Amino acid sequence: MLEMLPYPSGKLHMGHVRNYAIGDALARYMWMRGYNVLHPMGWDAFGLPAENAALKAGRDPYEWTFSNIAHMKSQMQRLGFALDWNREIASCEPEYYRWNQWFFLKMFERGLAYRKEALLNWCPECATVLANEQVVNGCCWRHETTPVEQRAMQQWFLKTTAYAAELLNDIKELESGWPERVLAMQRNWIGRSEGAEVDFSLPGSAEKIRVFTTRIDTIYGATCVILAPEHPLVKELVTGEAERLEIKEMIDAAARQDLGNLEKIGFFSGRYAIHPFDGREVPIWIANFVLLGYGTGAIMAVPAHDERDFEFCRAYGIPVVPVIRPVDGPLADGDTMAEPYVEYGIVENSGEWSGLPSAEARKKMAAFASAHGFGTEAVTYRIKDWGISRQRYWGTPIPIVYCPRCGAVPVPEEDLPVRLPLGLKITGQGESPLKRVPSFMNVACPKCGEPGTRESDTMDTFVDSSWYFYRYCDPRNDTAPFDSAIVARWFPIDQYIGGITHAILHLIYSRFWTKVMRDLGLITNNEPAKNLFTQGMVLKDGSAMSKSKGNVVDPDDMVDKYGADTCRLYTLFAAPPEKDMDWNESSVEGQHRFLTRLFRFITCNAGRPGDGGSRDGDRQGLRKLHHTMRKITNDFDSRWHFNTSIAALMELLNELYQLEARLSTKAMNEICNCVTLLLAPFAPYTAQDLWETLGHEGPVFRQPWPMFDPELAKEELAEIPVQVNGKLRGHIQAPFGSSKEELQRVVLANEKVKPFVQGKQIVKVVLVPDRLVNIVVK
RNA sequence: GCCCGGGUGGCGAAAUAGGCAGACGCAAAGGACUUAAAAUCCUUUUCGCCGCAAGGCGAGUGCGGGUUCAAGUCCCGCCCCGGGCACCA
Repeated sequence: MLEMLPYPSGKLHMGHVRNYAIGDALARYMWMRGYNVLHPMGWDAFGLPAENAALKAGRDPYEWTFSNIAHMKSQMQRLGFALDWNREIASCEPEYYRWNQWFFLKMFERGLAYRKEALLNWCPECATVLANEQVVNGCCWRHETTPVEQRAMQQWFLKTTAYAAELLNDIKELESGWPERVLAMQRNWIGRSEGAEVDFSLPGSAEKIRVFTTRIDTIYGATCVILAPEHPLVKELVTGEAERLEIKEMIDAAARQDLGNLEKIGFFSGRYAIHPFDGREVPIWIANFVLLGYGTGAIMAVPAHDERDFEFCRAYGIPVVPVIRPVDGPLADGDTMAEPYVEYGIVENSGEWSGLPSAEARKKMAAFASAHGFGTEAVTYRIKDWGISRQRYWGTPIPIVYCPRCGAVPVPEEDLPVRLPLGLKITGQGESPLKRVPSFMNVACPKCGEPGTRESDTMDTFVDSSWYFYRYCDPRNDTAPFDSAIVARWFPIDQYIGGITHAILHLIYSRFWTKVMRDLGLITNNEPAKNLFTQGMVLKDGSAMSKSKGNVVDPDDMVDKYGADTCRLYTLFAAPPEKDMDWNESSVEGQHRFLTRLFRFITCNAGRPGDGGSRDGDRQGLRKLHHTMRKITNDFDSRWHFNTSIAALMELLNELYQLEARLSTKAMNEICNCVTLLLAPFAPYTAQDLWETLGHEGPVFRQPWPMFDPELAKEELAEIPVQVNGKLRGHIQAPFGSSKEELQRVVLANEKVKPFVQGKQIVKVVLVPDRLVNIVVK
């Protein structure tokens, strides 16, 4: 049982409470069912807010983080979450992050960690680089109104693209246990696209322009080749100073604006490329809508059959040449067509391929290109390598030393961890804070011993959370990240629970890390978690709770006012766990009322002397009890709709108050015991208290889960609704398994039903055994 | 634009395999207890119509069609809301 570990921001919020209340109910239920449950907790303790606190309040990030951890831990304990604190980890401790560094070195050895200069997203507000995943609508994910800028920097990358195909294919393994929504988002993020790469050669040069296309069948309609402004060849093709400025402006403008509705602009480079199929010379353009980061950073423009190319070419007067016609129609006229024809069809005006259907032409033309050495079938992914460098202090130092002679040298394993120096003054200026710590920076090259300098950037905190759950299995290991044999016993995670917000970032990095660890021979599982559950958000007045909106409900206040059990019960009752829920305080009081009512019932009736019961009352009480046990067990075993489980307990209690005087001592005791056990996963404090009141000892959640007896849960008579022409007209009671003839006789004799049937012809009698009778009359 | 969710009383919701729509809770109204209040308990509460009343009749799950003895649930076509992706060649 694993819930996503929190960032120690200071206080728990209601989203945490909900997440952990769900997980805790399940963990307790599984214990009671006799499973050996590992239910750990830790802290995603590196990150920007610690530095911001240092900046704003002068707090030391280390001290700030650990005082937050202490507070949040006490909150969790107060809420009564049954967590194994012996396995607690905090990612900012060297005992933990040294293994981040160790993994980095392993990836470096295998070429999975590399350094390159790249244009990266720079948030002026954070003064740091952002991962693509952290850019929302062209703005920073933390400063949603701050546009991201482009800067070229030397950055460390992890080669997630090396696992792109596997990350996509293995989604199959997750289909039964992960929400379809999350898988869809991941598929989309990985973005596999099948097509071909084709070279357009440059006259009088060895250079070629390689383009990626999914529609090689349209290649005879290519009327120009377009390069992304950042494309390396642009520097060679464009020599004029004015043009170069224009390109620079294009890049900056693209970075400033929302990419979606950027106007397509471009210009002719003055050069031509040779069409590989028909040898035509086509002009080379440079345009802002071609992305360097996707495919080859260059395209062939086929305006007749692509919407973007059409828009661009029409705007710049580049010819439109249709080469695909609909299966049942003629070829369009390029000069007059108002929109491109983007469907598949029949290839025309394309030399020997004319007459072929698109699908066939795609394969054959790619094979031809391949055979003649100017192209190949190709698969492109949208997912990019993971840039992990952050110009930040409060993160894992990247274990690299730069030596003037040897270059980037990995720190030897035995020298790990590269410790983060403590007691630093944070200024919030752009460069990495570590640069200003000479005792950290200056170090001998591990290879040649000459003076070198350390890498001053730290790792993205998503690194910390990519593998933390493995560490829970063996949290104090100081010779390896964990013992593989111990991990093999527990993994994969049976149930992971967390917010939908992590559907791509954390969950895709974790999957990547798992695959890398598997290839390192550390683990045997292919995926980190068999089952994933994403709980809904906790809202207040229809929007997410946030300090800026001033609508935050503090769990501490709730616990002070109503107690932990009420707080937990409410988060489980207000909505099914996967749905967003709106916080409603008066509804919280309802849960409190229920708990007091239940408490009163049991304390008043526990060990009640005498035997005032009746056979009938006992039977009715036990029937309702077993019915409730069946309902709740069922909810736990299938879809976790604890709102209905709690409603069932309420129903039971309502009925018990009706039956109170008619229950024997024996039945009453059994009922009180079982109700207490049924309550235990949701409201552990109250349940424990009641358990002791009932004269028992020891933890209530170490008791076996009360299993229902199907016979006892059964009603004696079935209450069967009777319809006439599909409209409800009455009810009858009949023994279970009554025959059609019997039922029909009873139904037709029924006073309520008679008037609707009399004088009419019975066409048909529909009978669902024990459930419904419908008489069709004319 | 594409891909996911979702739309049921005044509100949160329930109806798990096509079979009694609105369980359970909140809020509201009335009543009991109380000097009073709180707490607690009881009653009413989808809408419209008929009835002094017990009760009865009709409509009703975003809209329009369809399948079926029977549709909140299945099919077709729309509308609205939320989320994700969005020049991905």
